[in-house]
Amino acid sequence: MSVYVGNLSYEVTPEDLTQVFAEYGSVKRVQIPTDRETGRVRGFAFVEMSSEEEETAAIEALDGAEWMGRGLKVNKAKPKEDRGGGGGGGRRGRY
DNA sequence: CCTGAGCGT
Repeated sequence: MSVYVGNLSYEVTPEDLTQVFAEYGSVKRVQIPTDRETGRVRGFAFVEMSSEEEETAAIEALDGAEWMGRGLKVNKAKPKEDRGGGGGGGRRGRY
């Protein structure tokens, strides 16, 4: 379960996202990936909560809302591909 | 690596 958050400010921190999302549920983790080529943030983040209903509540409450002078974008994130399968404990779905 | 699309080690 993960939530996609876009159109963020480049000055935003995971702590700020946690404080905002904590208003609608228990934030389990906040992830802000950076570009592997430059290392700068792309302006989006991922938020994981304890329950999917909490994520939905946060999405309905924060999507389209103005935050830090930016139009906040919140949606259901696409299932991330398991990249940890490369070394050990990975996709043992061997043919 | 300094910017504006939107989905990640």
